[in-house]
Amino acid sequence: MKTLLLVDGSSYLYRAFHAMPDLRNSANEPVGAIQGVLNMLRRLHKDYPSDYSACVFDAKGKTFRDDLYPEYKANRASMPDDLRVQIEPLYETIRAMGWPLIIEEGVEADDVIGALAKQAEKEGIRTIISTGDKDITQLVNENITVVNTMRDAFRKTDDVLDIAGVENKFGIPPSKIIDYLTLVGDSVDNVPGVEKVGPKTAVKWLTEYGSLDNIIANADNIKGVVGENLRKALPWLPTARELITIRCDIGIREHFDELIPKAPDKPALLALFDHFEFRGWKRDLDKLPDGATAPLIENSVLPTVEELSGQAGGDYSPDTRRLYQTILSDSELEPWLTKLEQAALLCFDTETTSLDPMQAKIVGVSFSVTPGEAAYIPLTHDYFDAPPQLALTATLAKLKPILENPDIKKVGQNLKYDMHVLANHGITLQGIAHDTLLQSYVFESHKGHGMDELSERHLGIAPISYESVAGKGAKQVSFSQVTVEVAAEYAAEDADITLQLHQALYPQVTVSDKLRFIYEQVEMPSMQVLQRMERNGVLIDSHMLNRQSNEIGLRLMEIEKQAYELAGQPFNLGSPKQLQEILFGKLGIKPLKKTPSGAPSTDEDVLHELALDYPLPKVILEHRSLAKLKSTYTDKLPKMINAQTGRVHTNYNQAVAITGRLASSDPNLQNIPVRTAEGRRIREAFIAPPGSQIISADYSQIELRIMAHLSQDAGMLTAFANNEDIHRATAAEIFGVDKAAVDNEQRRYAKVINFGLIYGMSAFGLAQNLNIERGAAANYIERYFARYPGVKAYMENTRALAKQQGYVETYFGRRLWVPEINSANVQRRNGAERAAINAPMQGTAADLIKLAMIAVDQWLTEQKLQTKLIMQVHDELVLEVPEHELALVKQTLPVLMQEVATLSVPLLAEVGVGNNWESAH
DNA sequence: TGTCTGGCGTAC
DNA sequence: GACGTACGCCAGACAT
Repeated sequence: MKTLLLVDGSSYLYRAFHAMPDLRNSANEPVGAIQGVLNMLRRLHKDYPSDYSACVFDAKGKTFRDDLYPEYKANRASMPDDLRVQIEPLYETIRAMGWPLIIEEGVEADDVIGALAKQAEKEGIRTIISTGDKDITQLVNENITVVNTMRDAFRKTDDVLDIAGVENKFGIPPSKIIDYLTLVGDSVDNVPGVEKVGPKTAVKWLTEYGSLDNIIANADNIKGVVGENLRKALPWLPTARELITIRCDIGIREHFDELIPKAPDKPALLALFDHFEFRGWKRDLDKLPDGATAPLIENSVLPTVEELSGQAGGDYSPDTRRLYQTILSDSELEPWLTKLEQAALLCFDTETTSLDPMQAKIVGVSFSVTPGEAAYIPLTHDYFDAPPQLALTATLAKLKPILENPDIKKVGQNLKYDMHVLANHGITLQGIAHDTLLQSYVFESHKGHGMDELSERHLGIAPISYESVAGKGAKQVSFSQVTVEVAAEYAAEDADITLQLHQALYPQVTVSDKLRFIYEQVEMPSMQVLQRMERNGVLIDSHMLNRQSNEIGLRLMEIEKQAYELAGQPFNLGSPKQLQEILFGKLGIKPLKKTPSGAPSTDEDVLHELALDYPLPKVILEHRSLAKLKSTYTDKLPKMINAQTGRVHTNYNQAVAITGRLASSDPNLQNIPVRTAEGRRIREAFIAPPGSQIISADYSQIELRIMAHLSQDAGMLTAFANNEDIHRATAAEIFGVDKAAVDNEQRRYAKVINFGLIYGMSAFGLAQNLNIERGAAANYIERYFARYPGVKAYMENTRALAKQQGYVETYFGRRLWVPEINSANVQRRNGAERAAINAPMQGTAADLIKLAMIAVDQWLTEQKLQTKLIMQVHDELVLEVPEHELALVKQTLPVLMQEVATLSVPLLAEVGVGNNWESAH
């Protein structure tokens, strides 16, 4: 039986555009989507050899569905320019590859695919349809199969939707898919279904009543809100069904002989690849003899790292072999130990009992030293009939010399976590060379960095998800409960994929010296400092916090009583919704502003304003601030103390903030209150052990100093060079008075303006913040820019640069992408402009303090000091210092911080010492 | 009972 | 709509 392969090009085009990095050639033309689609076609060609094939795209313009329903796809944003310009070149390339290309006016790609598949069936041809769109499963039958290509690189059985596959996935046979989709609706295409009916309800009904027609006939018998919703939807459902049904009856010109793939047009392809700068593919092409009729793509040879580093990036060809071994005996382990000892680069991954890095114990370890090949060593799987496994202690003892050998270089994904896990077993990981999480973060900080996501984006491979092996939420089990067979496939793949990600990503980081610096000199060393900081932990006086919790609890009860009296009824003070009803309903107060969703706001600003005229808002404000302190801090922090160490170990996430900042979580130690006296009491519970003190050092005005440096504004530079009070200096400038004559109010204004500018604040925002007229605010900004023209020019330049190249840079060259800078949506674009202005300052500050942390950590190690770094709060480092080292650290720490880089303005670090964090300020 | 979202508030 | 970057709490809606 002959085979026809049909590809829904449009579906993959969108997917590729959003999934691929924003790749551009030297002419700055976007080529990422082109590469993504071609990559997919290459793989399809290889995985599904076929006699006939076609790549089908939606035509421009309206289809019969738009006539049927004007709202069809109305929610869809117009096509981004960056995507639109890739379409014609993509068509051209597909034709040059010899693929038949079909674009039919007035219908959608789905309809063309449906018609061709049905026609093929009549002629005794089997059809495979490749698409990311679930609607098309309605076509599935004995001769028509759907495959989802993003996931099929290895596990064809998983994602091949034949009749059984569809039943498996949706819970109903393909013949009922149309009915199913009609009920559920399709939010992507803006086709509503029945409100509140999701997959579960739809399957239930279809199983019970057999068909949509029968459900409609029985609509009166269905109870509850969903039944009501169904009856409301009755007039609509026929239209929905028509929209969802793929039209297989349209006339298609193509004859099957025209769908036999032709030989690639080598010169045309060469020219195109040359233009796109797909160097890897160009090389593949060079290997083809002229006029070759061989399929374009064979298994390509894995490029060396040297080859890769010369490429524009992104066209690493993944190795899709899966030579995975499960190691259950010493005789299987020994050869691998030898392999690991001799490896140029060893990739490993740990599977553990917990997400908490300080608690996690090893369940198994996986290794890979060659792409496509990996081993999993299960160690402590403990479900009831688990196979006998190698002994944990003895095996780790054999691995320890390898993992602690600084000459055996290691790569992993988020090695900071694995370092903790190994440390939990007494192993100090050394030879840390690479981390794919950090590579991705340096390359594209604004995108996701999860391994699965990276694999799809850079390798075109969808790995087995953690969720699919261990479940999620309440159903999640410890990894030790996962069967060894399943765990081995998952874990070995992780090590394999991570190694391949390194091969795909590292060359992209090192094409630029600046990015290489950020990766090698900032992020990789920071990771290890952060690991030590997390492990050091912070000592918390839990008794003190418990006492505070009790106190606050009592006061909250009093406040609640007052509030109930003022409201005339009890209500939940913690519920903005109930509060809205009381204030703006029952008490008849006029709302001042709305939340983004349109509800009347009860935020702090509003309540302050209302407190001038009414008693209740003031009570609510006090309740809010106390409830916040209690729930988030005084109740929570004592619970986060690690039972073994007696200390709190935060997690510093190094790859989430798009500007390069760190983010602290579990618990977040970077938002401990400081502004109010009440809040600062919490910092008194951050203590040093007996014989030690807390030292805190923070950079003074770091972002404004960076603004002075980046803008080279003469006035700013002078002010900092003379070590002036910058807000006072600014006030003197904009109010036209002598510095000595600046009053507190003027200085406060200047401070708000200085900070506002860093964040790209508008006159509106400034007016709101200072509670002044908008005109007055605009006036201040105008005067500011007149006095600091360099700052003005810098901001304009930054905006322009962001628009032109899609990213801005920090002083050290960290790349900060602002993808929405050219968005058609005004709000998004404005937001991106503000982000672009802020990013170099916030990001440079982040770079500086990371370098400072590395310098401090190195100094402490070299001097063999017992002083420990324990916290970083963006512009502040907190250390725990034994008393005999106090004088030395107090003197050296600020110097290390100040001399970490030489800008046009001096950096200033201010130090404080105390028994606790509060008194160290 | 679990999961997700909106509203809000803490830090720098 | 209007000030950038984060994390996280609670309530409420909805699905299981």
